[in-house]
Amino acid sequence: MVMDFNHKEIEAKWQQRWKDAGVFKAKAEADKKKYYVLEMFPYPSGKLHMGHVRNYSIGDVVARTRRAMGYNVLYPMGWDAFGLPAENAAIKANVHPADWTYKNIKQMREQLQALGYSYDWDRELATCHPGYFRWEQKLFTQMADRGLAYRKSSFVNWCADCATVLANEQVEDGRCWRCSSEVEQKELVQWFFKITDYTEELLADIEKLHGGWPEKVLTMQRNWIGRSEGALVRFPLDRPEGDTTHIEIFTTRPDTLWGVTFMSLAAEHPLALQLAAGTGREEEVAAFVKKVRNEDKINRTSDDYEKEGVFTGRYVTNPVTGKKAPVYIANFVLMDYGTGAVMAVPAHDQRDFYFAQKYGIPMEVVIKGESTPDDASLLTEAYVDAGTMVNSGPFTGVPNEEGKSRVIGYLKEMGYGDSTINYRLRDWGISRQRYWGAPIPMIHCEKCGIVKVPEEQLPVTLPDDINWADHTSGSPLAAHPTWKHVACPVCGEPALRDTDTMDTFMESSWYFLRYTSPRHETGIFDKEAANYWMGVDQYIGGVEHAVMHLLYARFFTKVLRDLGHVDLDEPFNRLLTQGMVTMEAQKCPTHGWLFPEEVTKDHACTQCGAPVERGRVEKMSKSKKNVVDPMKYIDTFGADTVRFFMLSDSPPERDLEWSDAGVEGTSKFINKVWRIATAFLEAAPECGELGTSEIRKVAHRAVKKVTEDIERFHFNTAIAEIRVLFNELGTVKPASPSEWADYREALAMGIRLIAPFASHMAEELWERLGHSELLTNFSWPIHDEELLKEAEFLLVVQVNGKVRDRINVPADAAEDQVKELVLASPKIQELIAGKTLRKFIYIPKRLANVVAN
RNA sequence: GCGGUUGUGGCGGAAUUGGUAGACGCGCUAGAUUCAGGUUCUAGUGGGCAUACGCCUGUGAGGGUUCGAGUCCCUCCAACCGCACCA
Repeated sequence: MVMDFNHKEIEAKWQQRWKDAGVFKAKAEADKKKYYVLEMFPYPSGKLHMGHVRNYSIGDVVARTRRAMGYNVLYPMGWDAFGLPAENAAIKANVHPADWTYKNIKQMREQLQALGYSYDWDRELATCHPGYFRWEQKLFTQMADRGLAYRKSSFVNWCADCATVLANEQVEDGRCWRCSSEVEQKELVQWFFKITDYTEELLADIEKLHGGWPEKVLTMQRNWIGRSEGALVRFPLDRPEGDTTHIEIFTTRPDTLWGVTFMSLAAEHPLALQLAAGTGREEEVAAFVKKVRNEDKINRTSDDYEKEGVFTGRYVTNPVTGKKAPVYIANFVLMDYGTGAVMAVPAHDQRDFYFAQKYGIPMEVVIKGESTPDDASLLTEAYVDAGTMVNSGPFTGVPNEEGKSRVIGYLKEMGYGDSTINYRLRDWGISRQRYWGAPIPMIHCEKCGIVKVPEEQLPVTLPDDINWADHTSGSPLAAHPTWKHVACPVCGEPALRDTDTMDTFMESSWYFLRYTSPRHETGIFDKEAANYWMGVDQYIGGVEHAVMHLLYARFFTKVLRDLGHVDLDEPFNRLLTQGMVTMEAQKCPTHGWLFPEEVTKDHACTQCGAPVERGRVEKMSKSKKNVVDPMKYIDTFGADTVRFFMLSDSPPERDLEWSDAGVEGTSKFINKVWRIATAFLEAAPECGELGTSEIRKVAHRAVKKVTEDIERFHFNTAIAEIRVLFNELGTVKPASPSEWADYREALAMGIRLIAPFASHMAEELWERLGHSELLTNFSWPIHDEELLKEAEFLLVVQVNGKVRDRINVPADAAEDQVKELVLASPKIQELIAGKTLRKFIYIPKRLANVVAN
């Protein structure tokens, strides 16, 4: 009797068997070609969502297929376990962040295991474990030794009530997300990583990633680094400020130097307050500077931010013209780009144009396009395009593009300035006034200064006894009564630990290397293992990490290389950014956004019966309630069905719309495969010698197509081909022992092809087909090209480019013979009757086009 | 504003190099099975015209190259994503 596929029993059975057999354990074997598949590891929120399921289902297909193709596969999983949610849970529910995190890890591990992914669980790691962050602390000290980690003062979002730094995304409308008090910009001394030492290499090596990474991500990285070539120009001050005699500016438009009519400084510029001293404008300038500095970044970068400024009462001299230009403080000038000072050319820069209009500053045209007026007062906007330099001393008449480099040469010669390259990329501030992170392994001693924690004292672990009820005293580590007090490792006198923890982006910047030797005890990771397994052959994750995580991981890889830990320039050879899982959001006029289960089949609200408004199809999110719980579907339909569906509807890099109908359809197909296979086993037909019946050809074609499609990540078309094969297996009626042998081969091939997608069912059917060895250990099927050769092929015949006929042609027919057959076709004869044959185009095995008029 | 991606049936999508547009699936229609619903099976399903063999038309819009264009080139439109006072 043919039974429906019992997913619960069969999935549990094979998960246990795989575990017992240890089939997914990775071992470095020099004689085998390695393949490292990695998904971006999750934050252990405690609950798997559909985005995870999609991400890992893609990776598992890659891992299983590569294993079957004979590669030595490393496919690990772990937890990005430090971070704010654990600390928030601690404050809210008075649970220790570690307890909360480990409980979540346990839950999520169980969920992942229920999905049957082929991870090597022996390599699992959690970044909050001292065995992990110990090496991160060691690395930090090594970076500090090399000057790659240093302290400097910078402006940060600061909440005075909570006494802590806030990330930009934790500032809402200029207020603290937690206590709603106003956020200030505060200057604070923090640890930084000198990522800017690697700017050029990070930029140049992007070229190595073409083809392997999505262009979009490479562009984002390039833009983030933001290289721009230009000039530094020194403008003499009207009178010196201490040792400062000049103000230095950065410009990409040295060709407009003759059109400078004023200068703008950032409010944070070191000279901003000093300049006004003694000019009678001190108060106005001080008030403006204070106002700008206290504005939060979100406000400052909003669209309608009004350009404002204040005159300092001081002047600089334009070195090339000798003209005086007033110095302003302007709110749109950024201290962290260039030198924080800008030469203003209102005729050729839109911002300067607005500013000059507002404050009645003169303008001067120095670049002329075809219809640029001579008189700047006739301009309605800045002219920013190419043109000819005018009123520019020795450069008048020079095309401005050529002028850029010639002016720089002139500046050098005269000693006014130099060429330079400026970057947008800033050093990476990593200090966090948080508890749930890796402590910065540094000690502040009054006598010895800043001293690193000696290696034998690592790891510096977190104290457990934190008073979570009191979160107003700021950093939990700073507030802890004893933890920070320690003897200076150099002089032995009382000293203080650094009470900041490291940015959690650090853990994800090297975890892929630790996976290669996750329990290594004598160093950050085993160099030999890292050299064997790295780089990651296929990395898979969300595009939201396109800049930060991937840039930091690339940076760390280069640092680790330079510290001698690994021989590697780039960590990820290939990157796939998978699309989001989306779903229609639904809203009730009175009850707001509704979960899918709060909506009836007729699109009415279950609470009030009102018709729901259909929202956009967008990323599943708790706020829009357009979410479904993967575990619910796994319980109902099984892991095979959910995973199969995740891959069957859309190519992986595109968004996938979740659909209950789609999952049900997939479930029907899984059951169909089960029925076809069990019906065959039930019938137990006599199988003779293999023949050449049609079903064999279909199967071998499927093997070819599925193999190619998986290789290019077109899982949806691979699945379509698998369906074609099983549709055929469901209809053919073998009539002889030879045909049954063909059928049996085709069925076995189908099971092997479906194994990466519906792994549990495939194993079960494989066993029932009489194999004692695990399907997981079998190699990938290979098609026989001979079988795909046909005696005849169907030739499409066009007349003047339009399809008019299809005729059968012997496979070995030469062009002349084909032409004869085509012209002999009654249909074609009729269509070209009375016309002259102009041309005969033949694309072998595909198409013939008769051109006649 | 700058940069990128994507536009193909009612819907998700296919078409690897310029060569039969719509594979595969969802949905829908009809029929078979079933007491009924579901399941399963069979057939059909871009639009228009035609009783029919067929014919015309069709890949966001418009132009071009070519024997032949979803695919290449030019112009435009729309949606989405990223960055954005970067001097």
